[in-house]
Amino acid sequence: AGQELGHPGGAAGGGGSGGSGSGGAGGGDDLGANDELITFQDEGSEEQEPSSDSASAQRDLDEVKSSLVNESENQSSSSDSEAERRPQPPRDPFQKPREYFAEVRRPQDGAFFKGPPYPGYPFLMIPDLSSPYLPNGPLSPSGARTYLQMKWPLIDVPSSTTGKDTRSPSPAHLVSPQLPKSNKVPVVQHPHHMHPLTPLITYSNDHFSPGSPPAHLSPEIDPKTGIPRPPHPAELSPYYPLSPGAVGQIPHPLGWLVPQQGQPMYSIPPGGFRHPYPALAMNASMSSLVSSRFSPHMVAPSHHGLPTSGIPHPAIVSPIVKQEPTPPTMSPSVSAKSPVTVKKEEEKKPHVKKPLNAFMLYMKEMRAKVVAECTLKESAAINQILGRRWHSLSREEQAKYYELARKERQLHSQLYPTWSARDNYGKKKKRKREKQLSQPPPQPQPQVQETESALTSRNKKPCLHYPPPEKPCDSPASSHGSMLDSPATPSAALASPAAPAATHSEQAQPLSLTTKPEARAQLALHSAAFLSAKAAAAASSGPLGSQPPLLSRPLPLSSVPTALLTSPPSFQAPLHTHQALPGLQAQPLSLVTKSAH
DNA sequence: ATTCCTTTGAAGTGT
DNA sequence: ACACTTCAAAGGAAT
Repeated sequence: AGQELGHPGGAAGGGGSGGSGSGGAGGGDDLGANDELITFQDEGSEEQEPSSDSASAQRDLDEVKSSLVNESENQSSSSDSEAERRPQPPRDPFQKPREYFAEVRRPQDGAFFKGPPYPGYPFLMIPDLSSPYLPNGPLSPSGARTYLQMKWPLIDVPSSTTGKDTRSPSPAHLVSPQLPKSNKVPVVQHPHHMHPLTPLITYSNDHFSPGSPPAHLSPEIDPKTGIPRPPHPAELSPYYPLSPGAVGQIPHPLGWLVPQQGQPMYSIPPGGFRHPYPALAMNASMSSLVSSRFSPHMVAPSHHGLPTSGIPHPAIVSPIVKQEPTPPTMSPSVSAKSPVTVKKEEEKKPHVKKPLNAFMLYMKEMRAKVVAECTLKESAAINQILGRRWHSLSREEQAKYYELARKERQLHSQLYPTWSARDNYGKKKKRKREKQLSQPPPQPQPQVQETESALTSRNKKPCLHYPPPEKPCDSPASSHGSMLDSPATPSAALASPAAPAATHSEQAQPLSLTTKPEARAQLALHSAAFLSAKAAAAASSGPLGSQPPLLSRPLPLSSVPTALLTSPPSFQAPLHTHQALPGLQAQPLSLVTKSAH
């Protein structure tokens, strides 16, 4: 049952590790079959998949145990090897196992961005069937949620180096031979053939005809030639779907997440599919992405920048639907546009939501799991757990989400070139004000604050209460030392080739950890240890900083030597290294506040 | 029926 | 440049 929690393939490869056994296994069904695979390596003990009952049971036990165990203990216990490593200065303490691979891969790094660093990337679980962005999108809380292990076949195209990446989730056939390595994403070539993932990806929308192949998939799109499109923004990563050749075929990154209900994600209403974004000359893929996530009923107004076609971006929410009432005419901004559209726009300007950030994506993906594992239902509590888990994720793991988020932003920006976060300002009620005001801003004593925060606000359950339950959930693994999530780093590094930050990122990252008041309270105990650990980390990282960011980034499995993949033991060893930092569990990490920066 | 709560990150605003 | 705000998701709880 446990399957290879730790298995490299499973985690890193997302099972896709194709090359290796697991990958192969998963390969067949990789599409969704194994939930277990979804689990992150690091989390190993931490998250065992809920999927299997027996497994879950054990997991629970483990979790309980772990919960019982002190974090400190965890540190030591969990990571024997890592403990040893810890001392090793040379490497970034935070460096995770994967990083280990990173070194390996380093040589090739040129491909760094190209290769899909995260083969498993999309193990996204798609909780809700409907488009994520849709407010309506009912996500069936309970059972409905299934986690799909998505692979990132499209994106994955290994860059040159990686043929091995092979874990390639994507079946060979899927990949277009023609697309050698270019960043191009392998795409499904036959319209008729559903992408293997397709079924899984199915769209929840009833509106869409299930079977119909995506228009964009149509042959017309020549992988090589592709539909003439304007060059994608420089910022787009090479593997971004938009890439000329492959573009059309690549689904939105998040699109993969699309729900499982039976309908193919690509299916698009016959008429519905146009290139919504003329300006962008959106390629089929793009549109498909977009379409996939939207509920048919949503109509995008034609603005410039806004999708004219009927295919709404998930981000678009009709005001009506949306909770926040938006005055229909509210936006004077609407400039002259097509007459018809103008009216509609004015009447109801679509609410374009902000693209989800990495953490949000993570939350969406993991929430169900956490909920399943824990008895807690309150989102606030769940979110706390998720926040902790987030910190406990290895960089690579986080990197997946950062990259996803980055892509999401890119897509969003393309879809809504004119959209600005500012557009949504004021649409929600401002509430924090009071709270913030009430709370002394920066750094009140942690403990005090905790009390304060916990007690104040509405008597809401003090977070403190949550922890207990949560422990089971988060527990153990948390220790992966990955805590250093610095968003910046991964994202920056990954995201933009240009990403400057790479160097500083590492250092910064560790510091970057943010804490919330409550968290602080909880963490207070650990603070000392944490700080020390952190310091150590910083120290270690600093020197090493030389290679840092990139290395720190998630490694494409491809880069990883097959041997490692195949041999769990060896692979795992590195993994354990994560934990190297003893006090660094998620909580401890959280101790650091932004202000710290 | 709304708003709060909670999380992190991105992006906006203000100084 | 930096600090601070707002919003994104989610859903129970409080109002």
